[in-house]
Amino acid sequence: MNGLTLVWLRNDLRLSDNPALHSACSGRDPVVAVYVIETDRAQRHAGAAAAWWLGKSLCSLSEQLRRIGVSLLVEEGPAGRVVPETAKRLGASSVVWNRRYEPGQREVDSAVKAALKARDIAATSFPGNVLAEPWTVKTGGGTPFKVFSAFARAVREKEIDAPLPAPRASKNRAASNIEPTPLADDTSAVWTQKIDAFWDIGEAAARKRLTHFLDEIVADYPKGRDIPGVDGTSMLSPHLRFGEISARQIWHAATAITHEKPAIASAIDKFLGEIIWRDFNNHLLYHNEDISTVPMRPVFDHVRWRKDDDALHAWQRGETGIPIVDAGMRQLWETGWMHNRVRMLVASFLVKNLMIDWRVGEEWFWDTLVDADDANNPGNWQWVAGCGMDAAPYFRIFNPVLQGQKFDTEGDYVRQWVPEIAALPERWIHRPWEAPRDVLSSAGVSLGKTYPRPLVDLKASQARAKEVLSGRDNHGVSAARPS
DNA sequence: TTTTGAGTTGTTCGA
DNA sequence: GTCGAACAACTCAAA
Repeated sequence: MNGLTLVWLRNDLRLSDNPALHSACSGRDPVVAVYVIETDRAQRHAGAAAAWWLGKSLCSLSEQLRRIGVSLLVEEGPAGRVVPETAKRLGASSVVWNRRYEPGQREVDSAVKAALKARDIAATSFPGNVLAEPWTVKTGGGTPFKVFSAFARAVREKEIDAPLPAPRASKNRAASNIEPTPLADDTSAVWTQKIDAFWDIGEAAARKRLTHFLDEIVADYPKGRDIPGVDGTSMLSPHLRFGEISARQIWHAATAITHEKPAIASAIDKFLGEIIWRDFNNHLLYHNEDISTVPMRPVFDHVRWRKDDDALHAWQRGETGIPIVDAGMRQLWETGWMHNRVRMLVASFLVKNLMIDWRVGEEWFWDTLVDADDANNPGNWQWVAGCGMDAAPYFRIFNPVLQGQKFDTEGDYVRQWVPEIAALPERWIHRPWEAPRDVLSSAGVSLGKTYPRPLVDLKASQARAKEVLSGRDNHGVSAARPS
């Protein structure tokens, strides 16, 4: 009996620059791919929005794989059991995959490797979707970096692997009698109707977006990326999340443009800095224990976060009465995505103005964002809260009115997502509670009826946060310190 | 070992 | 309107 190579796909739903798939297709054995919907208790399951994306991405991938003679099987269960069983059932002689960096997932992968080897099945892993794997980037002293800028310098000095080509179709690759799992592109659920219209999913769409971004958008990136009412960011995050495109492909495509158009080199460099941030968060994920629940720096141990379900629900629904916060939360709900600057604002508002635990916000984002992943969602929440590595200092508290006026000057973004106040003039669009009565009534706004009054007083809640987060308030360690 | 310069995205206040 | 300082020290990374 001939051997067969099984490719275990995870967050690498693409054909090009897929090291494991490339290796499998370079051999002479037939190739089959498997995606396992992992149900291990210890694993964090994809949130609702991400699960929706995943379903569509798998449909797209299955079709692409079929064209090169590879059947995609979709299984469900604990990977530690399902992968070895599937390999055995198919008579595989070898299983390959691309690495992931979350500590719990690495344990699963090690267990799978051991189980395969115990059955005399070869198991080989390849680099995951990062520019440089976490253990290859170290300080001069051999320790992991803890600040971003030094980490970024080290990554920029490295040679980033060139992307691999997609495997070509080949006659002998298909394994006989192994049909792909039928996948339904189900668009019937009501909640997905809007989000569905918003996205193109899959490898081809990711490549198309990258090209469009590099051709039309990146030149203005340093400024444009901060304006939520403008299409000024790459919007590649969900494609990266599922590996429909690789960080290496982005790196090399962007670097090539730098050579063609030196005038926009610094804009491209700014963008690549964000791609390095993504690597930095994976680096932190690898080196820290469970960053979704454990603060990387224990700076807030003395803080008692507020438990306030009413406030939390208002935040989740986009009914805080702070226009730019509400706009962001509604954009999130309707599209599964939120502009980067607004993410910082809504997160800062939850943690610092409402004094609600960052983990509560992280969970909401996890469930509603199409791009939430194990590294960047918790890493960025910890950054905003101030307990992450190289994080914002406790006194950096965004004022959503000033931020709105600065980055959504004419109020386009607020008007798009909070239509009930769209008729307010520019001057009041970010602070309707201060608008004169006649302005409100002629805009058809009745505070407390058609649009909420602010959930908290910005000035007072900001002062409270400074007090509490600086450790100078009356509860916790500082109060009991002897003189 | 010690020293030194630096550290993603802000706001407010007073001169 | 613009500018620098304060907000808090502390830790990191490299020399």
